[in-house]
Amino acid sequence: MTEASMQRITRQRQVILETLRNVRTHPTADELYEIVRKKLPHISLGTVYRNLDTLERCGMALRLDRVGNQARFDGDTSQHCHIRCKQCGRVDDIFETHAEVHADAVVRETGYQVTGFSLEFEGKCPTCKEIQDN
Amino acid sequence: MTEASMQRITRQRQVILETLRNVRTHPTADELYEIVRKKLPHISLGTVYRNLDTLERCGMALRLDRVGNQARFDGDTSQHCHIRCKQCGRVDDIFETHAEVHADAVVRETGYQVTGFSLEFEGKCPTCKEIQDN
DNA sequence: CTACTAATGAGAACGGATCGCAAAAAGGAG
DNA sequence: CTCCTTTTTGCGATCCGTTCTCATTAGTAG
Repeated sequence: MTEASMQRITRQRQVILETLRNVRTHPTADELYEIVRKKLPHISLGTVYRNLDTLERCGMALRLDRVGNQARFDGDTSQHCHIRCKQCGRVDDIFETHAEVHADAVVRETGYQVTGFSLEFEGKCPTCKEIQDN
Repeated sequence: MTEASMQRITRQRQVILETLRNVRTHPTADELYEIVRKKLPHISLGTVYRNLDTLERCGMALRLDRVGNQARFDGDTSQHCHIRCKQCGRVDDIFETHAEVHADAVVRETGYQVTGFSLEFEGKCPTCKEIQDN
């Protein structure tokens, strides 16, 4: 399902997608809800969740599954990976390729039909690093 | 904290660790609870959760955080990665190295202090593949 | 316009995980 | 062994992110 083939383009859906695309913080559903509420004060959290699901199924958003205990979302569906701060939960993008992955060899080892992989780095973000150093 | 330095070695803790080590399915907390209950019928789910936390903090078990919507646990703490079936949630081990990751380059790009990474493959397991083919 | 269907808002419900607390167990000292 | 201290357990309550229900509203085709 693509943007054009989505059944209805409601104001809520539009604002949610725009907001997600204009933010670089990989927000959780409720963080996004707080931002969207500034434009649509009467929107409900359930609508945000539903639209994030829809957008994900349409390939227009990514769910960063269980980065911590809450799902985070990414409006940038281009190929890139993430680094997460173990201390504050912040998630940043990594666009350069710092790994070569050989999926074909995984097929041979496991017998799975391999459809993809995710590479996620973890560490301490610049901010948390500085706080601890002082 | 290591096995020896753990404050108390209770029967519950012992059985939980043994069970986790003897199983190759990367069980969820409640799956492990069901297995452990066969030996200790009066154990509570809370105790399983608490001990999994303790074992993780001692470096004797791993919490597979991003695998589906429920945490799974692995008693094998040696370096390896996982492949998850998108259809049934099954998780298998991958011991061969099928990727070269350059963490130092990530440090330069992000400014993070990188402490690790996780590489997870996803696809369709042999069983689900066969079911769908028939 | 009308008719039909999808989407929304509000709140209830669900489920995994955690917490509080009294009772039990583990371990040390004597 | 007993006594004492500290940790752990079992149980139930609670938390909180997410999903569901359902009456109402909005989008779209004709």
